[in-house]
Amino acid sequence: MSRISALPDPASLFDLPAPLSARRIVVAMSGGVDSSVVAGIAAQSGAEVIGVTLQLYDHGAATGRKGACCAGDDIRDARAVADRLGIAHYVFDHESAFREDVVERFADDYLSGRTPIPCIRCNMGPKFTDLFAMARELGADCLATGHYVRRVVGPAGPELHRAFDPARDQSYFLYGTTEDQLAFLRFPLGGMPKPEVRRIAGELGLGVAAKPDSQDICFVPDGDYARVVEKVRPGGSAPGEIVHAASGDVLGTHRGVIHYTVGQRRGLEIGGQAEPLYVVALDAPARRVMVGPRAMLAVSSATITETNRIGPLTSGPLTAKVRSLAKPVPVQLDGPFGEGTTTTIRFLQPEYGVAPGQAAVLYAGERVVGGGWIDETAA
RNA sequence: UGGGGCGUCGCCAAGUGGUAAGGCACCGGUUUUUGGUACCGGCAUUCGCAGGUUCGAAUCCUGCCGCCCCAG
Repeated sequence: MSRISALPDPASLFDLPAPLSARRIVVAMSGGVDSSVVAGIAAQSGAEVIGVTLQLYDHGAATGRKGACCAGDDIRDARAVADRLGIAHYVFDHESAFREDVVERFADDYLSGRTPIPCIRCNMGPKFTDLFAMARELGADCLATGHYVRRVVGPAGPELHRAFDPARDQSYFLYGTTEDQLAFLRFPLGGMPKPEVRRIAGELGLGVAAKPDSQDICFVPDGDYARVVEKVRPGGSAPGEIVHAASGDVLGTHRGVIHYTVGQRRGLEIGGQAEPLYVVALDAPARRVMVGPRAMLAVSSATITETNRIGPLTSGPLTAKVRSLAKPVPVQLDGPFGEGTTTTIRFLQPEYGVAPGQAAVLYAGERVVGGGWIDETAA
């Protein structure tokens, strides 16, 4: 195997005390390009490397799918990479835990009129909590993953920062990382642009070099998430009325609240309007989808629960991201923050399309200060 | 079966003789490790039907069909 060219010093990438030859690195391998490259870099660092892969869901459903991870072909891909790199590799069956912690919760959230974000649950549970414990048991000095996020050691300890490549930044999905976890975690790709990662994969001769990025929800086979909800909780959703939130007029019939999310415009199939109508609220008990013009989506504050804080709160300005693709917007914090407390964030400018069930992630500049689940919003 | 009104894309709707606006919805694409959003593009050879007038009609005329309102 050839040496990787033009690569930063592995010792700094993994931030471990010298000599690396005395260290043991566990790499979380999903079967994708990113974590494979992490394994490759680790393998050349001189440290002992153990690859660990979680099997999260059913083989059959995942075989042959593009953009999946952690099942079926991906397990084989991870194994092939480990073989090529000459590192140990373990696969742990995590299907039942994943089903309970992530999939069932996902379905229940939709049924209650919320819009879940399973990738964060997965990171908080199987990916970090469970893998974390395994890595400890394996006597590792750190757990390395392929996430695009930076770990920066500051005066008060390790901090979580956005990725160097803003287009790849995954910090939104990792706000739930605890300080204990962060002390042990390493993210060697956080400072690299994606093309560089693929280049390295190619140099290492990894078969996954050109594998498509994972996207969408990994356990939803074809983008039809509602079908998964139906499968997990049969008969849980029923049709109901689409009601105009301002006038109270019944405008039509919907297919079940699980098909809608606050801020959604398409799929309502309500024509004859002067302006687009958006879902402004979901009333699951009454099975009603409330709609209104875009102005009704404006939100001035949100209550967020189960907050996690990473590092100290700063006195400087804070921004919050309320969707993975949203730009962080200026906010003020009103209440305690961290240790699972509930707090309120106030938007300095109205924010649109804030959906209960999504995460609000707080930033101080590039640093992730923490976040929580959006529970309620106020106009 | 007296009077009045209306019938233009799935919905709303402009257009009253010169060769079918626009909005909503829908579809496609772009963006994107959640759902969505946003942006870009597509979307009536045809105007309830049948005749007629005209160089030319969704626009004028006649008949028919359908719907709505008022009604003695």
